[in-house]
Amino acid sequence: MELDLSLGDSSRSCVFMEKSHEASNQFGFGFNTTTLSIGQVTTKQSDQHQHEETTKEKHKHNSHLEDQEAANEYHISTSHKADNNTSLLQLDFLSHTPFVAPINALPLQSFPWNPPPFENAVGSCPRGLDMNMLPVAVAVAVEDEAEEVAGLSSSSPNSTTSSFQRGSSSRASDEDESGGSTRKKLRLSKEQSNFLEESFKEHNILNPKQKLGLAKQLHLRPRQVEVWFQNRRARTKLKQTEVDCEYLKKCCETLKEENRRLHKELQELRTLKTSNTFSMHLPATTLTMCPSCENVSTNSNSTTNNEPTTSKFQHGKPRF
DNA sequence: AAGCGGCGTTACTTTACCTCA
DNA sequence: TGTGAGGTAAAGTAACGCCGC
Repeated sequence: MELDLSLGDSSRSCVFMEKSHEASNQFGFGFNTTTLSIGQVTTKQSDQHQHEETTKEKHKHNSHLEDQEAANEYHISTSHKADNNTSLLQLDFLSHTPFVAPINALPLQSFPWNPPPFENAVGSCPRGLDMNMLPVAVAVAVEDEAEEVAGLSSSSPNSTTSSFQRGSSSRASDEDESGGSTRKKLRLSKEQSNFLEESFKEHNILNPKQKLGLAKQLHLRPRQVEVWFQNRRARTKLKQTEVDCEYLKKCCETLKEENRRLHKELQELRTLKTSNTFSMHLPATTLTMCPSCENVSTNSNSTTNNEPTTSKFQHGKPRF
């Protein structure tokens, strides 16, 4: 298994060959994937809708029409990825979320939880509608109607915000009686989050059709799905950076230790070399030769004790 | 020019922890 | 001493606005 680490551009990823495996085990990363890099996803979206709208706001307010159109075309598939999306990996760094059924095990046309009837949704929200629980077409219709009542222009950049002020999560709306002008952030349900998570594993960038299809299935607005994927990509990138940083730190420590070890080894080799060099320059008089067999031997005392052999001649007593 | 993704930021929610009556 | 309420910091995340491609 190779550990492919990259910071951003996967085309320039560096591969830690031999040590990566043991490193990942040694450092307890515990990845189940074969690569760590987040691929630089190239998306051309050849099948992208040619929207006639000229602004995002117009796009938002026509989203319900696109929802209808996409409903017949969108399918979530586990057998093949989106056409032009290339992804080196699907890493789930947020593994704290419990695993749910694979996406292909879920019904395609209906989200696996029953959205309450419209009346119930209204009834559960004293101050407004739970946008999570409303069918998208109804939600958008209510949104538009409310904006008309409120006198908001359709091109208002706060149109999305205003809808969320009305359509906060049930938990928040139950408690919020103040009706302040600040935006209200809805909380996606566990089921919605899990479903989006599974979709993200399939393709971390959506084309418009996929976006609309997901939005319809989850009873969210396309903009919400889009934002969720943007945030999810950001989280993935952040986690990846943290993991990379941690791994590089470990690598740095390992290399430092290796460097220290090599320095020590080098020092020992130098010492040894100095010692050998010295013995190579021993005076010839320290060598003894057996006259009969002509075997040459050195003086054992001088070699074993590293004692300068010249001292043996200080007494003027050659060994012969 | 429009659309979209990345990025930084804001606003809000949730959770854990602490203090105090 | 145990407990519940209230405050607060930190973490998580939905949403926004800007910019570049």
